[in-house]
Amino acid sequence: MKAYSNTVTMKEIAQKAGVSQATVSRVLNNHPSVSPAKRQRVMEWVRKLNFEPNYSAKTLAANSSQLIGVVLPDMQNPYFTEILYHIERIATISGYSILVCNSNGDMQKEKALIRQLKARQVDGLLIGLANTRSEVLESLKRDHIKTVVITQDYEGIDCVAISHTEGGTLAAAYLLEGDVSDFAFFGQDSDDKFVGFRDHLLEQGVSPDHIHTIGNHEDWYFSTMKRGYHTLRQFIQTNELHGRLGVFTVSDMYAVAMLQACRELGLKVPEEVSIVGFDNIFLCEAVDPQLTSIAQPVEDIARLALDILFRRIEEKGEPQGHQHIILPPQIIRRGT
Amino acid sequence: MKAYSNTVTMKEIAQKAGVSQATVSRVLNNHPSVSPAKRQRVMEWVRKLNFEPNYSAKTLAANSSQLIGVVLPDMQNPYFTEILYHIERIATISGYSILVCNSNGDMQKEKALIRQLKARQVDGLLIGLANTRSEVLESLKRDHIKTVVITQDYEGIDCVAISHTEGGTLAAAYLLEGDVSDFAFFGQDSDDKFVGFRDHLLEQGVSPDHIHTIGNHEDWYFSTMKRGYHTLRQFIQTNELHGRLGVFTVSDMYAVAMLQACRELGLKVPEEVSIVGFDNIFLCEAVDPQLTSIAQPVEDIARLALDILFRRIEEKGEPQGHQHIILPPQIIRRGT
DNA sequence: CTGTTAGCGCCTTCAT
DNA sequence: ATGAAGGCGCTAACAG
Repeated sequence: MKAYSNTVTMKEIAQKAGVSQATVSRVLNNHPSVSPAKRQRVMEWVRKLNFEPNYSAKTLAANSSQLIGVVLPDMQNPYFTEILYHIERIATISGYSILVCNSNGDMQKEKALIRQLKARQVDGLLIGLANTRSEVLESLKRDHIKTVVITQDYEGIDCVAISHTEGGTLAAAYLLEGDVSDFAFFGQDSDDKFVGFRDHLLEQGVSPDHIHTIGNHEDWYFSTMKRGYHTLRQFIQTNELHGRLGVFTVSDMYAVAMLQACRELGLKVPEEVSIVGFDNIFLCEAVDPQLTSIAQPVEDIARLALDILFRRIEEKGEPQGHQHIILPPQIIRRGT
Repeated sequence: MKAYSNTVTMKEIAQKAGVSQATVSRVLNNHPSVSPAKRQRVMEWVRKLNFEPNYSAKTLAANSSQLIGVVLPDMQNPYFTEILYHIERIATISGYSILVCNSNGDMQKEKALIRQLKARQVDGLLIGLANTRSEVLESLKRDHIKTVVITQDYEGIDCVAISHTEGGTLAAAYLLEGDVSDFAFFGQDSDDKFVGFRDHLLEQGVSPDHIHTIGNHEDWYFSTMKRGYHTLRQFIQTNELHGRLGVFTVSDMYAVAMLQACRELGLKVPEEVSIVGFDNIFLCEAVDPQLTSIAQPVEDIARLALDILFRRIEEKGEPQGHQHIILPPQIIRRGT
């Protein structure tokens, strides 16, 4: 059931060049111990026949695939596609290809994907975990898959992420500067962003009564911007506000939704409502007024995560200790 | 040099279950001719040992990888990541994984990626070609790689795309409705969008002097929004305009750049400048005023392209004829 | 229904 | 420096 295709193999090259297959292999893998003459002869035929080594065979024989699995929790959020852009770029430069999967924030799917990826013999995994404290981590360790988690900090596994708590603190401080009297966090209250946000406000003497949570759903994560409008309207209608409202959202996608909601509700931004997003995706600069946001250094995250992963891959045996790189977030002040 | 990992093989399962390896293979591939008893026994051990078949070996032996290569020309443009989202989703459902690459619009890179992907034994390729009439098509055919091109229509290869010419016509018609006197296309004048745009304007009696081209660079494609501002400013400063200006851009990314440029230049949209984008990415709804755009049915494109590709993969031998699916674009009227 | 056998294309000792 | 040979894990005839 062989597909029709001009599959040139090392064997053929070997015959044409009048050497053994082993020599061809050596040439292709830049082994030093090959005479220049033969090397030349082999390379000629490689070019002539347009030979390309079969990765499956290579993977099988060498037990290394030069493949990185990438699992993202939300491919509809530009934040993750921005990070994906960098991952692809860096991986390609380093001679790896990437298998991309979307877990859609579903933990079952996440686990299935990881097994799948393992079966595909990936050398390593880059994963943006969906839930905090995902049980996925267990299977990851059980299966001895070299993995770096991006986006979040977890015990017992290599991670590269920003401090979400600090991000929350930055947002709180920003809103406080702007003389905001009521504070709302759009997202889950279990989120570290909220912890940092709330704690800082509390520390600065804000009454707990003035700190609210909106859009606190299990599936808050996903980019249904429409929901922003309804959520905000409902919030405003049911809460007694004391002055300027400050909204901090888990993601820029929701911040933009808030912006639209304000427009529709006739609320002036930033005069009546101040908004701080998270991730600092390109969208922030495209809207009017431009969105203030907590920036994640996506390029650094991608680079550092891959650096660690590549090192793990080269390293033999079980990994020694874990790396936890927690980058500082940065607030980008714009018009909201 | 075997990496430390609990690699369970079919051989082990066979031993434990007291059957031959072939039987294990049959069970795993749902071959009908296996006694229920043995099947049961095998599956038990598969579960118990957490067995996962090795795809490299499978690929090598069966000459089928269940892998689709995806080559995108610009992973920074949301249009392509939106399409990627659907490709990933549909491919996964169908039991395929995707290898994602960014050609960055570079034809040399494009060719290299395709070779790479072929070496990786992909069953098929989905590719958004960078240049019109890319010589890439030649190597594609020479190498007998099953390929579907998205985004553009080419001779001699399966394609799924919208009619860019028609898109240009729609844009022209829209601007004409709005009593625009000067027309500018932001992009390359070799683009079919421009052809449709210009021809329709000409047909409707617009003087060629009133049809302009801006941002006509070889690398216009790439999302450097900054450039929009300078380009527009320069255009406005150097051209005598007769009334309302209508701008049609090759991509929404540039349309948004135009929007920003207008803001900075104090030009009112849509009163003084009317803008029509292309692709209808989510961004169009996020900006204010919301952007009028020519919509591409990304989900349909992804689905149809994969449908064709899967059919080609199942089909033996050389492909018979080519499918050219040209979908109609649609104008989404919004505030510009 | 089931086991045996022969590869798939490449890497890697082991001799020479 | 080079070739022969065994094996990576799985599939797919071929016998029975």
